[in-house]
Amino acid sequence: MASLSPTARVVLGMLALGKQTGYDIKQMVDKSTRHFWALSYGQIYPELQRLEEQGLVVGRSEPSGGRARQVYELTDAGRDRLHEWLLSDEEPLFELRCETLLKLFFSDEVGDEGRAVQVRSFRKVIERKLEQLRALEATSDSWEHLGPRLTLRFGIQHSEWLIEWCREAEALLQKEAQ
Amino acid sequence: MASLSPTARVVLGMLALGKQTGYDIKQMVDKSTRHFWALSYGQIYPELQRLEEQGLVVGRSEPSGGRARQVYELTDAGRDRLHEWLLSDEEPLFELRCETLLKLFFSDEVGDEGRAVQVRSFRKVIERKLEQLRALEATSDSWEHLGPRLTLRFGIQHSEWLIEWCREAEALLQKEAQ
DNA sequence: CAGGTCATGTAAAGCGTTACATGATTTT
DNA sequence: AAAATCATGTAACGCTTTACATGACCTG
Repeated sequence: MASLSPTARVVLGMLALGKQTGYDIKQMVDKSTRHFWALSYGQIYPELQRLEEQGLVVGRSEPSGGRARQVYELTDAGRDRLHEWLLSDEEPLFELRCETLLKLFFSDEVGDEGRAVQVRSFRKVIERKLEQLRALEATSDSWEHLGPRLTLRFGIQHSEWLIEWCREAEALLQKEAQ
Repeated sequence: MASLSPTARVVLGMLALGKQTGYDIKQMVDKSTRHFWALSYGQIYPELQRLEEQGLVVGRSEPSGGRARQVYELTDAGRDRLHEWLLSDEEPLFELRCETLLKLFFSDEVGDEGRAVQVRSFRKVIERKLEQLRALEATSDSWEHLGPRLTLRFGIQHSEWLIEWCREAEALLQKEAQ
Protein backbone atom coordinates (compact mmCIF):
# COMPACT_ATOMS: atom_id res chain seq x y z
CA MET A 1 0.00 0.00 0.00
CA ALA A 2 1.73 3.11 -1.31
CA SER A 3 1.83 6.06 1.08
CA LEU A 4 -0.34 9.11 0.47
CA SER A 5 1.01 11.74 -1.88
CA PRO A 6 1.34 15.25 -0.43
CA THR A 7 -1.71 16.39 -2.36
CA ALA A 8 -3.74 13.36 -1.28
CA ARG A 9 -3.17 14.28 2.36
CA VAL A 10 -4.66 17.72 1.98
CA VAL A 11 -7.56 16.48 -0.14
CA LEU A 12 -8.47 13.73 2.32
CA GLY A 13 -8.12 16.17 5.19
CA MET A 14 -10.49 18.65 3.60
CA LEU A 15 -13.01 15.92 2.87
CA ALA A 16 -12.85 14.89 6.53
CA LEU A 17 -14.42 18.29 7.25
CA GLY A 18 -17.44 17.40 5.09
CA LYS A 19 -18.29 16.47 1.53
CA GLN A 20 -16.94 18.85 -1.06
CA THR A 21 -16.47 19.42 -4.75
CA GLY A 22 -13.00 19.93 -6.18
CA TYR A 23 -13.85 23.59 -6.46
CA ASP A 24 -14.82 23.74 -2.77
CA ILE A 25 -11.53 22.14 -1.77
CA LYS A 26 -9.60 24.77 -3.67
CA GLN A 27 -11.55 27.56 -1.93
CA MET A 28 -10.97 26.02 1.48
CA VAL A 29 -7.25 25.59 0.89
CA ASP A 30 -6.94 29.19 -0.24
CA LYS A 31 -8.66 30.37 2.92
CA SER A 32 -6.88 28.19 5.40
CA THR A 33 -3.70 26.23 4.62
CA ARG A 34 -2.48 28.35 1.71
CA HIS A 35 0.12 30.16 3.84
CA PHE A 36 1.91 26.92 4.63
CA TRP A 37 0.52 24.49 2.04
CA ALA A 38 -0.93 25.54 -1.32
CA LEU A 39 -2.76 23.49 -3.98
CA SER A 40 -3.86 24.20 -7.56
CA TYR A 41 -6.80 22.84 -9.57
CA GLY A 42 -4.30 20.94 -11.68
CA GLN A 43 -3.44 18.92 -8.60
CA ILE A 44 -6.88 18.58 -7.03
CA TYR A 45 -8.99 17.18 -9.86
CA PRO A 46 -6.61 14.42 -10.96
CA GLU A 47 -5.98 13.53 -7.31
CA LEU A 48 -9.71 13.12 -6.62
CA GLN A 49 -9.88 10.67 -9.53
CA ARG A 50 -6.90 8.69 -8.27
CA LEU A 51 -8.29 8.59 -4.74
CA GLU A 52 -11.60 7.29 -6.06
CA GLU A 53 -9.83 4.50 -7.97
CA GLN A 54 -8.12 3.57 -4.70
CA GLY A 55 -11.43 3.54 -2.88
CA LEU A 56 -10.45 6.28 -0.45
CA VAL A 57 -13.18 8.66 -1.60
CA VAL A 58 -16.48 8.32 -3.45
CA GLY A 59 -17.88 10.91 -5.83
CA ARG A 60 -21.56 11.42 -6.52
CA SER A 61 -23.05 13.57 -9.24
CA GLU A 62 -25.16 16.25 -7.57
CA PRO A 63 -25.92 18.84 -10.24
CA SER A 64 -27.14 22.19 -8.98
CA GLY A 65 -29.58 23.24 -11.65
CA GLY A 66 -28.04 22.57 -15.04
CA ARG A 67 -24.57 22.88 -13.61
CA ALA A 68 -22.53 19.67 -13.31
CA ARG A 69 -21.21 18.96 -9.84
CA GLN A 70 -19.24 16.03 -8.45
CA VAL A 71 -19.42 15.92 -4.68
CA TYR A 72 -16.81 13.77 -2.96
CA GLU A 73 -16.92 12.08 0.40
CA LEU A 74 -14.44 10.10 2.47
CA THR A 75 -14.86 6.33 2.64
CA ASP A 76 -14.04 4.43 5.82
CA ALA A 77 -10.80 3.32 4.19
CA GLY A 78 -10.06 6.94 3.35
CA ARG A 79 -10.64 8.06 6.90
CA ASP A 80 -8.35 5.27 8.16
CA ARG A 81 -5.58 6.35 5.81
CA LEU A 82 -5.98 9.95 6.91
CA HIS A 83 -5.76 9.02 10.60
CA GLU A 84 -2.76 6.83 9.93
CA TRP A 85 -0.94 9.79 8.44
CA LEU A 86 -2.12 12.21 11.15
CA LEU A 87 -0.75 9.93 13.86
CA SER A 88 2.46 8.85 12.11
CA ASP A 89 5.70 10.19 13.51
CA GLU A 90 8.08 10.17 10.59
CA GLU A 91 10.27 13.21 10.25
CA PRO A 92 7.89 15.95 9.18
CA LEU A 93 8.74 17.96 6.08
CA PHE A 94 9.68 21.57 6.71
CA GLU A 95 10.81 23.80 3.89
CA LEU A 96 11.45 27.47 3.50
CA ARG A 97 12.11 29.10 0.12
CA CYS A 98 12.93 32.75 0.36
CA GLU A 99 14.19 34.66 -2.64
CA THR A 100 14.99 37.69 -0.52
CA LEU A 101 17.42 35.73 1.64
CA LEU A 102 19.03 34.44 -1.53
CA LYS A 103 19.51 37.97 -2.84
CA LEU A 104 20.78 39.05 0.55
CA PHE A 105 23.26 36.18 0.61
CA PHE A 106 24.80 37.37 -2.67
CA SER A 107 24.32 41.05 -1.93
CA ASP A 108 28.00 41.86 -1.38
CA GLU A 109 28.13 41.73 -5.16
CA VAL A 110 25.97 44.89 -5.39
CA GLY A 111 26.48 46.74 -2.11
CA ASP A 112 24.28 48.36 0.51
CA GLU A 113 21.83 50.25 -1.70
CA GLY A 114 20.67 46.91 -3.08
CA ARG A 115 20.26 45.27 0.30
CA ALA A 116 17.91 47.79 1.88
CA VAL A 117 15.61 47.74 -1.16
CA GLN A 118 15.25 43.98 -0.96
CA VAL A 119 14.49 43.91 2.74
CA ARG A 120 11.85 46.62 2.39
CA SER A 121 10.27 44.86 -0.54
CA PHE A 122 10.14 41.63 1.46
CA ARG A 123 8.58 43.40 4.43
CA LYS A 124 5.82 44.76 2.18
CA VAL A 125 5.02 41.25 0.98
CA ILE A 126 4.74 39.92 4.51
CA GLU A 127 2.75 42.92 5.68
CA ARG A 128 0.20 42.29 2.96
CA LYS A 129 0.02 38.61 3.90
CA LEU A 130 -0.45 39.53 7.54
CA GLU A 131 -3.39 41.75 6.65
CA GLN A 132 -5.02 38.86 4.80
CA LEU A 133 -4.55 36.55 7.74
CA ARG A 134 -5.98 39.09 10.17
CA ALA A 135 -8.98 39.61 7.89
CA LEU A 136 -9.49 35.87 7.93
CA GLU A 137 -9.31 35.80 11.71
CA ALA A 138 -11.98 38.51 11.91
CA THR A 139 -14.42 36.64 9.65
CA SER A 140 -14.15 33.53 11.78
CA ASP A 141 -16.45 30.72 10.72
CA SER A 142 -15.34 27.67 12.57
CA TRP A 143 -12.97 28.80 15.28
CA GLU A 144 -14.52 26.29 17.60
CA HIS A 145 -11.93 23.91 16.13
CA LEU A 146 -8.53 24.08 17.78
CA GLY A 147 -6.58 22.92 14.70
CA PRO A 148 -7.48 25.80 12.36
CA ARG A 149 -7.15 28.30 15.21
CA LEU A 150 -3.67 27.07 16.03
CA THR A 151 -2.41 27.27 12.46
CA LEU A 152 -3.91 30.68 11.78
CA ARG A 153 -2.34 32.00 14.98
CA PHE A 154 0.95 30.54 13.77
CA GLY A 155 0.61 32.39 10.49
CA ILE A 156 -0.07 35.70 12.18
CA GLN A 157 2.68 35.42 14.78
CA HIS A 158 5.16 34.17 12.21
CA SER A 159 4.42 37.10 9.93
CA GLU A 160 4.80 39.50 12.83
CA TRP A 161 8.18 38.00 13.65
CA LEU A 162 9.34 38.26 10.05
CA ILE A 163 8.32 41.93 9.91
CA GLU A 164 10.21 42.62 13.10
CA TRP A 165 13.28 40.88 11.66
CA CYS A 166 13.05 43.11 8.58
CA ARG A 167 12.86 46.25 10.69
CA GLU A 168 15.95 45.26 12.62
CA ALA A 169 17.80 44.42 9.43
CA GLU A 170 16.77 47.76 7.94
CA ALA A 171 18.05 49.60 11.02
CA LEU A 172 21.33 47.71 10.88
CA LEU A 173 21.79 48.45 7.19
CA GLN A 174 21.12 52.13 7.74
CA LYS A 175 23.84 52.30 10.39
CA GLU A 176 26.17 50.36 8.11
CA ALA A 177 25.61 52.89 5.33
CA GLN A 178 26.90 55.82 7.39
CA MET B 1 15.99 37.28 -23.23
CA ALA B 2 14.37 34.73 -20.95
CA SER B 3 14.70 35.42 -17.24
CA LEU B 4 16.99 33.33 -15.07
CA SER B 5 15.60 30.07 -13.73
CA PRO B 6 15.61 29.70 -9.93
CA THR B 7 18.54 27.30 -10.14
CA ALA B 8 20.47 29.57 -12.50
CA ARG B 9 20.31 32.36 -9.93
CA VAL B 10 21.98 30.31 -7.25
CA VAL B 11 24.57 28.89 -9.62
CA LEU B 12 25.54 32.30 -10.97
CA GLY B 13 25.62 33.68 -7.45
CA MET B 14 27.97 30.99 -6.25
CA LEU B 15 30.23 31.50 -9.26
CA ALA B 16 30.37 35.21 -8.42
CA LEU B 17 32.21 34.15 -5.26
CA GLY B 18 34.94 32.50 -7.34
CA LYS B 19 35.39 29.77 -9.93
CA GLN B 20 33.97 26.45 -8.90
CA THR B 21 33.17 22.96 -10.09
CA GLY B 22 29.61 21.65 -9.95
CA TYR B 23 30.67 19.63 -6.96
CA ASP B 24 31.99 22.75 -5.21
CA ILE B 25 28.72 24.56 -5.81
CA LYS B 26 26.77 21.75 -4.20
CA GLN B 27 29.05 21.85 -1.13
CA MET B 28 28.70 25.62 -0.84
CA VAL B 29 24.93 25.49 -1.12
CA ASP B 30 24.74 22.80 1.55
CA LYS B 31 26.82 24.92 3.89
CA SER B 32 25.15 28.24 3.32
CA THR B 33 21.81 28.65 1.55
CA ARG B 34 20.44 25.17 2.16
CA HIS B 35 18.17 26.30 5.00
CA PHE B 36 16.25 28.65 2.71
CA TRP B 37 17.24 27.43 -0.76
CA ALA B 38 18.42 23.92 -1.56
CA LEU B 39 19.88 22.45 -4.79
CA SER B 40 20.68 18.90 -5.94
CA TYR B 41 23.34 17.63 -8.37
CA GLY B 42 20.52 16.82 -10.76
CA GLN B 43 19.83 20.53 -11.04
CA ILE B 44 23.37 21.86 -10.93
CA TYR B 45 25.13 19.92 -13.69
CA PRO B 46 22.48 20.39 -16.39
CA GLU B 47 22.13 24.05 -15.40
CA LEU B 48 25.87 24.66 -15.82
CA GLN B 49 25.61 23.26 -19.34
CA ARG B 50 22.65 25.46 -20.20
CA LEU B 51 24.36 28.53 -18.78
CA GLU B 52 27.44 27.81 -20.86
CA GLU B 53 25.31 27.55 -24.03
CA GLN B 54 23.87 30.95 -23.14
CA GLY B 55 27.34 32.42 -22.66
CA LEU B 56 26.75 33.29 -19.01
CA VAL B 57 29.52 31.00 -17.73
CA VAL B 58 32.60 29.35 -19.22
CA GLY B 59 33.95 25.98 -18.21
CA ARG B 60 37.56 24.90 -18.45
CA SER B 61 38.91 21.43 -17.97
CA GLU B 62 41.34 21.51 -15.05
CA PRO B 63 42.00 17.89 -14.09
CA SER B 64 43.53 17.34 -10.68
CA GLY B 65 45.77 14.35 -11.24
CA GLY B 66 43.88 11.77 -13.26
CA ARG B 67 40.57 13.11 -11.98
CA ALA B 68 38.41 14.98 -14.48
CA ARG B 69 37.37 18.44 -13.34
CA GLN B 70 35.36 21.16 -15.07
CA VAL B 71 35.88 24.52 -13.43
CA TYR B 72 33.33 27.18 -14.25
CA GLU B 73 33.65 30.92 -14.18
CA LEU B 74 31.24 33.82 -14.70
CA THR B 75 31.45 35.73 -17.97
CA ASP B 76 30.81 39.48 -18.07
CA ALA B 77 27.38 38.76 -19.48
CA GLY B 78 26.79 36.33 -16.62
CA ARG B 79 27.76 38.90 -14.03
CA ASP B 80 25.45 41.45 -15.66
CA ARG B 81 22.53 39.05 -15.54
CA LEU B 82 23.25 38.27 -11.89
CA HIS B 83 23.34 41.97 -10.96
CA GLU B 84 20.16 42.59 -12.91
CA TRP B 85 18.39 39.97 -10.81
CA LEU B 86 19.98 41.13 -7.54
CA LEU B 87 18.73 44.67 -8.14
CA SER B 88 15.32 43.83 -9.58
CA ASP B 89 12.31 44.62 -7.45
CA GLU B 90 9.67 42.20 -8.61
CA GLU B 91 7.65 40.56 -5.88
CA PRO B 92 10.09 38.19 -4.21
CA LEU B 93 9.06 34.57 -3.82
CA PHE B 94 8.41 33.44 -0.27
CA GLU B 95 7.17 29.95 0.47
CA LEU B 96 6.70 27.89 3.55
CA ARG B 97 5.81 24.19 3.45
CA CYS B 98 5.21 22.71 6.81
CA GLU B 99 3.76 19.24 7.21
CA THR B 100 3.35 19.72 10.94
CA LEU B 101 1.04 22.69 10.46
CA LEU B 102 -0.95 20.62 7.99
CA LYS B 103 -1.36 17.82 10.53
CA LEU B 104 -2.24 20.36 13.19
CA PHE B 105 -4.85 21.91 10.94
CA PHE B 106 -6.63 18.57 10.58
CA SER B 107 -5.87 17.43 14.13
CA ASP B 108 -9.44 17.76 15.44
CA GLU B 109 -9.94 14.50 13.56
CA VAL B 110 -7.64 12.68 16.02
CA GLY B 111 -7.72 14.71 19.22
CA ASP B 112 -5.20 16.10 21.65
CA GLU B 113 -2.86 13.13 22.06
CA GLY B 114 -2.03 13.42 18.36
CA ARG B 115 -1.38 17.14 18.46
CA ALA B 116 1.25 17.18 21.20
CA VAL B 117 3.23 14.41 19.51
CA GLN B 118 3.38 16.35 16.26
CA VAL B 119 4.52 19.58 17.87
CA ARG B 120 7.26 17.84 19.83
CA SER B 121 8.46 16.01 16.76
CA PHE B 122 8.58 19.30 14.85
CA ARG B 123 10.52 20.97 17.65
CA LYS B 124 13.11 18.19 17.51
CA VAL B 125 13.61 18.76 13.79
CA ILE B 126 14.15 22.47 14.27
CA GLU B 127 16.43 21.95 17.27
CA ARG B 128 18.66 19.73 15.18
CA LYS B 129 18.72 22.30 12.39
CA LEU B 130 19.57 25.03 14.87
CA GLU B 131 22.54 23.02 16.11
CA GLN B 132 23.83 22.69 12.57
CA LEU B 133 23.51 26.41 11.96
CA ARG B 134 25.30 27.24 15.19
CA ALA B 135 28.09 24.82 14.30
CA LEU B 136 28.39 26.62 10.97
CA GLU B 137 28.58 29.97 12.71
CA ALA B 138 31.41 28.71 14.91
CA THR B 139 33.52 27.49 11.98
CA SER B 140 33.28 30.86 10.30
CA ASP B 141 35.27 31.11 7.09
CA SER B 142 34.17 34.26 5.39
CA TRP B 143 32.15 36.23 7.90
CA GLU B 144 33.77 39.39 6.63
CA HIS B 145 30.90 39.41 4.11
CA LEU B 146 27.69 40.95 5.37
CA GLY B 147 25.42 38.91 3.09
CA PRO B 148 26.24 35.44 4.42
CA ARG B 149 26.34 36.75 7.99
CA LEU B 150 22.88 38.26 7.66
CA THR B 151 21.30 35.10 6.26
CA LEU B 152 22.94 32.80 8.80
CA ARG B 153 21.75 35.04 11.61
CA PHE B 154 18.29 34.88 10.09
CA GLY B 155 18.41 31.09 10.11
CA ILE B 156 19.44 30.96 13.75
CA GLN B 157 16.94 33.52 14.99
CA HIS B 158 14.17 32.01 12.92
CA SER B 159 14.85 28.56 14.35
CA GLU B 160 14.88 29.98 17.84
CA TRP B 161 11.52 31.61 17.24
CA LEU B 162 10.03 28.38 15.87
CA ILE B 163 11.24 26.46 18.92
CA GLU B 164 9.70 29.02 21.21
CA TRP B 165 6.42 28.77 19.30
CA CYS B 166 6.48 25.01 19.77
CA ARG B 167 7.04 25.33 23.51
CA GLU B 168 4.11 27.68 23.85
CA ALA B 169 1.91 25.40 21.79
CA GLU B 170 2.97 22.43 23.92
CA ALA B 171 2.10 24.33 27.10
CA LEU B 172 -1.27 25.30 25.69
CA LEU B 173 -2.04 21.74 24.65
CA GLN B 174 -1.12 20.43 28.06
CA LYS B 175 -3.55 22.83 29.71
CA GLU B 176 -6.22 21.88 27.17
CA ALA B 177 -5.77 18.22 28.02
CA GLN B 178 -6.69 18.70 31.67
C1' DC C 1 -26.69 42.02 -20.56
C1' DA C 2 -22.21 42.17 -18.58
C1' DG C 3 -19.29 40.64 -15.16
C1' DG C 4 -18.48 37.61 -11.48
C1' DT C 5 -18.76 33.15 -9.49
C1' DC C 6 -19.48 28.14 -9.72
C1' DA C 7 -17.70 24.18 -11.75
C1' DT C 8 -14.69 20.82 -14.27
C1' DG C 9 -11.07 19.40 -16.43
C1' DT C 10 -6.55 18.76 -19.57
C1' DA C 11 -1.98 19.54 -21.59
C1' DA C 12 2.40 21.25 -21.56
C1' DA C 13 6.05 22.87 -19.43
C1' DG C 14 8.94 23.57 -15.65
C1' DC C 15 10.92 22.36 -11.43
C1' DG C 16 13.08 19.15 -8.21
C1' DT C 17 14.42 14.71 -5.93
C1' DT C 18 16.22 10.21 -5.99
C1' DA C 19 18.56 6.55 -7.52
C1' DC C 20 21.92 4.84 -10.28
C1' DA C 21 26.45 4.46 -12.57
C1' DT C 22 31.36 5.31 -12.78
C1' DG C 23 35.93 5.92 -11.41
C1' DA C 24 40.05 8.37 -9.39
C1' DT C 25 42.26 10.08 -5.20
C1' DT C 26 42.96 10.64 -0.33
C1' DT C 27 42.67 9.35 4.34
C1' DT C 28 42.61 6.03 7.99
C1' DA D 1 43.05 -2.57 2.19
C1' DA D 2 38.93 -0.21 3.17
C1' DA D 3 36.35 3.86 3.63
C1' DA D 4 35.64 8.52 2.67
C1' DT D 5 35.86 12.19 -0.49
C1' DC D 6 36.23 14.28 -5.05
C1' DA D 7 34.04 14.48 -9.30
C1' DT D 8 30.59 13.99 -13.11
C1' DG D 9 26.71 12.97 -14.99
C1' DT D 10 21.86 10.75 -16.52
C1' DA D 11 17.21 8.77 -16.25
C1' DA D 12 13.06 8.17 -14.16
C1' DC D 13 9.86 9.79 -11.55
C1' DG D 14 7.03 12.89 -9.04
C1' DC D 15 5.31 17.31 -8.07
C1' DT D 16 3.50 21.93 -9.29
C1' DT D 17 2.21 25.79 -12.03
C1' DT D 18 0.20 27.88 -15.90
C1' DA D 19 -2.52 28.33 -19.54
C1' DC D 20 -6.25 26.97 -21.94
C1' DA D 21 -11.05 25.44 -22.84
C1' DT D 22 -15.89 25.18 -21.69
C1' DG D 23 -20.24 26.43 -20.06
C1' DA D 24 -24.04 27.33 -16.62
C1' DC D 25 -25.85 30.32 -13.15
C1' DC D 26 -26.31 34.62 -10.39
C1' DT D 27 -26.04 39.64 -9.37
C1' DG D 28 -26.31 44.35 -10.39
